[in-house]
Amino acid sequence: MTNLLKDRKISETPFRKEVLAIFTKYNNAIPLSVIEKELKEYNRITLYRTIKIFLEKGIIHEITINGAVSNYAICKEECDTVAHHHQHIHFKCNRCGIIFCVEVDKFPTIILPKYKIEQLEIQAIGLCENCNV
Amino acid sequence: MTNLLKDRKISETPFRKEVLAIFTKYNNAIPLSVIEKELKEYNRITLYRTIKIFLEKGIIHEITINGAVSNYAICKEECDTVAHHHQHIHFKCNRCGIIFCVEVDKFPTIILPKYKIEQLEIQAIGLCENCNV
DNA sequence: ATATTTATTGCAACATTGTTGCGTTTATAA
DNA sequence: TTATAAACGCAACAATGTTGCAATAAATAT
Repeated sequence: MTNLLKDRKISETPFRKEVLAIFTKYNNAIPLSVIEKELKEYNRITLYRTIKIFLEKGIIHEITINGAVSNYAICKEECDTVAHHHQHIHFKCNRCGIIFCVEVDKFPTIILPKYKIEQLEIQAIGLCENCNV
Repeated sequence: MTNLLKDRKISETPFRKEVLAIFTKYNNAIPLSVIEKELKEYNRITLYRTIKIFLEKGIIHEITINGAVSNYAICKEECDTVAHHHQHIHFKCNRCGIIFCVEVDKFPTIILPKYKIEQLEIQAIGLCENCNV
């Protein structure tokens, strides 16, 4: 793992390193409540600010499905300060509730005459690998 | 316009009729703040409860893009108490900020081996008809 | 049409989620 | 090692959403 914090030119603090470690530990998107439980020393405000700067710097991305609580996941693609460039879909399992970022062979293209599409976000809801038995 | 309230077997009250009229007046999705301004007599709690029951009964659907404030729009397709069945995409304009439900010729299909997809929600962000000049 | 039942409304109070100013502490760069 | 800039954490606030309950209005049965 390269140093995401130094790469994005933000200070490397123990708190940020710990949050980052929690993200890398999980293979799926997680809500703030999970981070809270994993943190040794939890501070609500610092966590909000950490999430905010991670989003701005393209370290993580936010996933909100059906207005439920937001989940966050590490950006595996080359995201930066300017924009996110994801080519995966967000999958929410109806049974276990976990949200996954899933790579897809051919990411669909949508053409809307007269509109200009700059970004596409695809959310699928159903049963994940583990629950689809 | 058929009587959505009686169809879904919920009481027809002045408040609900007014909220419904506001939804039909707009051709795009709207946030609570817009409904608030349009209502003659606004009550926060009643509005929350109205939105909640409209969602449950498949009268409206919720759209949340990038974790921003939720918008709501009338369900034009045959949605019911059990599930929503939309075949349109949700488009958010980066310039005017309006969220539209846009019909699309061929709604994409996504195949994820091992996963079972029950619902697909597609969100596009860019420039709408009016702003794409 | 009216009485009875059932659902909705709106208030107060509370719960959750997110933000801001500011003094203190820590990380980075000179 | 010191100076500078950034992050932290507290208090206080702001916004958003929920619940119990009594009053009221709508739907149903008479």
